[in-house]
Amino acid sequence: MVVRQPEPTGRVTRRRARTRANLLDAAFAVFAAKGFGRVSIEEVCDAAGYSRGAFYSNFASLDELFFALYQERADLIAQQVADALAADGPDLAVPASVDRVTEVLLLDLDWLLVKTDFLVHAARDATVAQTLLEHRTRLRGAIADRLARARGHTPLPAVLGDAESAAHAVVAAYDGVTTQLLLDKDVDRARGWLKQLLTALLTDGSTPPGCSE
Amino acid sequence: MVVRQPEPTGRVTRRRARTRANLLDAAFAVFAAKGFGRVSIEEVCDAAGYSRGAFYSNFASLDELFFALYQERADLIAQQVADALAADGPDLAVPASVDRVTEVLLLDLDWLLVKTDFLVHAARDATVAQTLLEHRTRLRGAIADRLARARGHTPLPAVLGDAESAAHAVVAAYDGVTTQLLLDKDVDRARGWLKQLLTALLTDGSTPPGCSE
DNA sequence: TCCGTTCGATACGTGAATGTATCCGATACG
DNA sequence: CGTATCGGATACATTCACGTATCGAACGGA
Repeated sequence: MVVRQPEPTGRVTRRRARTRANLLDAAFAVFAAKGFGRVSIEEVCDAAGYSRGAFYSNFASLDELFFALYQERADLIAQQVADALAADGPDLAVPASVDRVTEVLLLDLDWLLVKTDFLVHAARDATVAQTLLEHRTRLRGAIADRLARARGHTPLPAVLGDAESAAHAVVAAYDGVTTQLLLDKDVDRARGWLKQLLTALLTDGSTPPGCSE
Repeated sequence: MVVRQPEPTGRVTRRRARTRANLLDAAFAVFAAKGFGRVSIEEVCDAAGYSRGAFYSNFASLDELFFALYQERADLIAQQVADALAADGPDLAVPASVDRVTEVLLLDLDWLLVKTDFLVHAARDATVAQTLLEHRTRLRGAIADRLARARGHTPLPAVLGDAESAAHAVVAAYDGVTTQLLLDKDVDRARGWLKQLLTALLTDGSTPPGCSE
């Protein structure tokens, strides 16, 4: 009745890791195309070229796979962003960072689709929401650090308060632009809006945009 | 094979309208609680106190009901917002409007949940997306009008460009705050963020916040 | 009040997706 | 190279949701 749980001897592991990764990749594509709510376990297996047996051997449910998928990719992206932000020397101006991060973040429409699906999912499950919130906190931290470092060059507008609050605003701007992007699918326009928004938020109103490029 | 389509004589109409409305109301509650993707037709019927017969007599599919539901409520809210914006005389300052609209918009968490579900839905169906985009355009128009009218009192920061662009920014800010709200469920905090964001966006950086209240 | 229509309930058949139990081939290790 | 274990495929039973067809009751009009 209970599936035999293999003792964690870590014996064969290689094939297993491959198929697990394949399932996750296939699931990403299928989720992006049809939406989590409209995808069956079998569809994922077909897309990956496996049977349901392989699935149940690696995951207990679609929810579990979805969670793993999100966590994997979100970690990856958070790392990329943090790297991009930390990479520039401590004395690079804010607008340049804005450009760079904008490019990193808005590249993949598929990821945005899946991410939004996951948001909807998390909005109804406190545990999942917690994970997502932690991710966001981590990202916000990286942004706040970056803003604090640049404070000497480009002072933040007073309305936003400290760097932490400003980071909140940056994330909100990103999320807001994402929403529009999901509807019109115009990545270039979205990038433009985001850049404009961030410039408006982060530079003082008196500073003309693009002066420090 | 084909369900007999009643000629639009509009004969009995009264009972029908009631049950249709009841189904929509029940669906709203169920969708908010479980998410569109996890709801079956029967669940909606049970919640409304009808059998599936009633459902199929009024809608062809869950998608159709969802669409009708969204359109109904979105129209209502758009009207409310437009009214709230138009109600103040032409010479009221922007911050006051910000407060008012903020209160109207962020009240109902359930609506935000359903709305986000619908966004996800629309992101994968161009026809639905079109409808949603039109809604947003309408709302943005109302906001742009309001901003243009107030331009004399509170000039917009130059970075945002014209009133139309500023309206875009307002909508993005709203969407961004919404995302966070869906996760932490803290309406008051969200309202605070939104107010701060809008103030930062719409008033010049040199203008201290809250000065014209 | 009576009648024809319409609305919604019930019953039914169907297909799809699920989870489990079992089996066979692949794999790592001695 | 042999073997024990592991991973994935297959087959099965079951549950669930769907859509349709039919029936009875409520309703509106005369």
